[in-house]
Amino acid sequence: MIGRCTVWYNPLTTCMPPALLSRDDVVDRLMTVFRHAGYDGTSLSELSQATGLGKSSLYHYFPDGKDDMLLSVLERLAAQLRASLFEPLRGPGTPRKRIAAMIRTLDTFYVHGTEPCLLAQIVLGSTRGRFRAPLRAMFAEWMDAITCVLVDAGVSKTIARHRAEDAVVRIEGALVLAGGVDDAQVFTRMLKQLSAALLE
Amino acid sequence: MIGRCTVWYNPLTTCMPPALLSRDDVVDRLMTVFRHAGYDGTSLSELSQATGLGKSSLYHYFPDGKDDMLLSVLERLAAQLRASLFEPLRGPGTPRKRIAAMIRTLDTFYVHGTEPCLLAQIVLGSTRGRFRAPLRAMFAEWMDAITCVLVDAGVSKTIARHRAEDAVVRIEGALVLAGGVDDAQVFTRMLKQLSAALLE
DNA sequence: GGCACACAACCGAACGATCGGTACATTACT
DNA sequence: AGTAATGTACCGATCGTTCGGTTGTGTGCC
Repeated sequence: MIGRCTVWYNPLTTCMPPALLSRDDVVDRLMTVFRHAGYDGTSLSELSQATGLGKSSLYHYFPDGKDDMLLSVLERLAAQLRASLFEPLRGPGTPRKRIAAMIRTLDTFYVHGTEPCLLAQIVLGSTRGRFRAPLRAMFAEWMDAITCVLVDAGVSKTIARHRAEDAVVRIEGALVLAGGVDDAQVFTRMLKQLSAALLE
Repeated sequence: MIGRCTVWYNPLTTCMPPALLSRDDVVDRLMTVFRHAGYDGTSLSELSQATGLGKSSLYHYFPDGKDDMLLSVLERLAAQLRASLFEPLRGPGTPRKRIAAMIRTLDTFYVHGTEPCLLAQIVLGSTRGRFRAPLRAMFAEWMDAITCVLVDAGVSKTIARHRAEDAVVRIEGALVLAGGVDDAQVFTRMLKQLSAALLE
């Protein structure tokens, strides 16, 4: 457990009532900061404030510093996506229902298009090279899962792969444009037509 | 004119043969840096090196500092897009040819999907709020131009607007995904089917 | 033409602040 | 007692910014 359960816990930096933070909780908080500001726009002070942990504590759990923190965040994101998005896409249920589930998950994950995508955040930014591998893996796994559900729906593998790519393209693009014109409905509109676009 | 035409011009920092740099040239160089690293990932030292101007000289032309520089870059980008993308979309020629021209322009502008989009770069990043207005305007103008050409092609205004939004979504998304999986063909594939998707 | 002056263009050096990161002693828990 | 967790104090580097000054060019006056 990270964080001591005492009333005077970290009185200077914490912005929350005393609580026990699991490592995953800490990584989640790091994730929200990175998600909004990217790697370059995030400072250790902000990460310290967001987690309620001092800098030395952060370095205790992430010995390799900021890179280590973002890498842990990406690992956790991969696990989250796998559990809530990729596996349900392959899992039981009719293809139509599985796709509907993905769309619901995306809607909550990106809070109806108001929250940015961490993946896109890292793809851009000056550190892309250092995190290329996990990014690539996540995008690939995502497209593979969509391909799978489309094949189950009777779509040929080639076309399925093509449509999966187009789906991810639209999701990422809609998030960018929604942020650019300050209109989250760009995202929700896209989600609404996504199922039809995939299954034709 | 910026830059004196002498052999010993800026011998320490310049990375180019002596030349006269117009203000637009300087802004162009700033643009390429911002485009690749975003606002947060770009330092004044890099901007200084990229332009061949000392840091203090940059403040001579952009008195309000880094924000001023990015704002000038966005203004220039708006002018460039207007001249090479938006106006041709409205201008003479059949709708089909105008769309083909846009696709060619996009292909060169993003160098077949290998170069990132400055707009997306600013939409993400911690400074989005400060540059919201010009971003919004550029995206809106872009979608308006596409809407215009589709209306000229006989598409109803409502559907045209919808398809224009979808086109920008795909372009931005394809750039993100192309960077994410390190495969520029994601972008070129999308470009290839864009004309058909717009005109159906 | 020669000269003084204003001003744009540009520079090196330095500013205070903050960056990411470290050393080490202390505290808390087992 | 021993180890994990944390706070304090610091490091050198770099951040964005400002300062003071130099160089070159054009302008008006004699």
